[in-house]
Amino acid sequence: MAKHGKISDAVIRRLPKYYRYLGDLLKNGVNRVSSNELSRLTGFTASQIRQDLNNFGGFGQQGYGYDAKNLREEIGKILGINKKYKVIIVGAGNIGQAVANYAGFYEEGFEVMALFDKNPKVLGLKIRDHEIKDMDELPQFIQEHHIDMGVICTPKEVSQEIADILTSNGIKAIWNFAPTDIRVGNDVAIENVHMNESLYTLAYYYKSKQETK
Amino acid sequence: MAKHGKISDAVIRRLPKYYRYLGDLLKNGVNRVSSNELSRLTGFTASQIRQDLNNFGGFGQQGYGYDAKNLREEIGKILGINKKYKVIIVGAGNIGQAVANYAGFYEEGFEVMALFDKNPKVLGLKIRDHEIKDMDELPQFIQEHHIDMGVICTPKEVSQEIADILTSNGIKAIWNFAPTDIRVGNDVAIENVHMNESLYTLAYYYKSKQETK
DNA sequence: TAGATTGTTAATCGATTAACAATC
DNA sequence: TAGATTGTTAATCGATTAACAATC
Repeated sequence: MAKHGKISDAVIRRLPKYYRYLGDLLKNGVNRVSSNELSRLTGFTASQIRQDLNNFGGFGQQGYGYDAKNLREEIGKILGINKKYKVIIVGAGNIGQAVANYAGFYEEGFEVMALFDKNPKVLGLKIRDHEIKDMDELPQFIQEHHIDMGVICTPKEVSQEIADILTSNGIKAIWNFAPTDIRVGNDVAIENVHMNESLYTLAYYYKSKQETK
Repeated sequence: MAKHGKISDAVIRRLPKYYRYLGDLLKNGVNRVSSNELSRLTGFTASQIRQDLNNFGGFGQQGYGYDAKNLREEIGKILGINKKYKVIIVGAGNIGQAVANYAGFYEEGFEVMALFDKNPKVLGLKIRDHEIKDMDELPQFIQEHHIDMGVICTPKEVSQEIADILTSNGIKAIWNFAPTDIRVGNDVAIENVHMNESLYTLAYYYKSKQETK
């Protein structure tokens, strides 16, 4: 496998889409796929797909195409979703509970270990077998259970503060749902989700289409 | 204002970020901002910010910078979030309820009119003053209330089918949280959120950082 | 073998950055 | 006015697409 140097973010963000469509194909009993067929499914050009994949090595075979199962596994390995991750969720409101209940999450090895909140009313409530714990227990829990990833579902006012607690106790990956840009050190992976921005973008395209009628 | 031709998606997706940071500045009593200061906040280059804004007209003043309040309003207009939108949510599970309860949503003029589900157990339950209605009532409700936007929070198996119902009753904007790519006609704006893909991307960067240690 | 389709290089396109004249 | 900072053009950079030789 070609040892990949600096891969652009755009490439990385296309990989999960390949992964998903390959899963769909396998579910439909399709074992073999060409870049052309993947192009039809994903909407990316066949050329781009081959370029993307060849950043990580030659997974295909000339004259044949790609083995769907093998390609999916390889992409899974590249993305790092062939491993188990121990996850905690901070903020057990609507979004926190939605994440905790989301099944697709578990299927790919992301294991929710606990939820945390500071609202006494929800402490002790159970979400999918997980008792909601008090925020005070956060540092100890992270260290004892070797947590890999923290999901921040708190109000934006405290999100950075929570992130600091998570990282100072050794967490190296943060999935942030608060509508802010959380800042972390260079050794920590951060994904700011920003549903707001997604909605505003939708509003823009909606408006554009209305205007061109 | 320069009548904007074809603006790239990348530009559009930066606008909400400007909008948000301008709001923060105003809240802190800052009325004036330079592209340089916006660069510091957003992480984009000052040059890029000026380019982006000048796609839509000259909102600044040489030697001074931008009036934060005015610029924010102009970006709001460009995005189309200066209007009210009537929204329905289809699928009243965790994600649907989270969206319905999300306050930031209301503040910018997106008004949730109703939630729909087909699970008899949740019918009649109230989420933020909205009774959960039966899916059967969907077409009539959309037409009677002139709904602008539909949020799809159903399982992926039925998401496309729901989208078809929405669009055939006149909805022109769909915000999709099911982990699929919903296909719609050219007159409909669609935003596929894909939290899965966001998570996988995070896994990739987490893994990369671990490896370079 | 002939046909198909990848892997990979080269060409193109578009987006970002740099530079600076305009001007407040 | 002098200083600051935009608006805008030109240069650069990177990403996408096209093309085709390699090869299964």
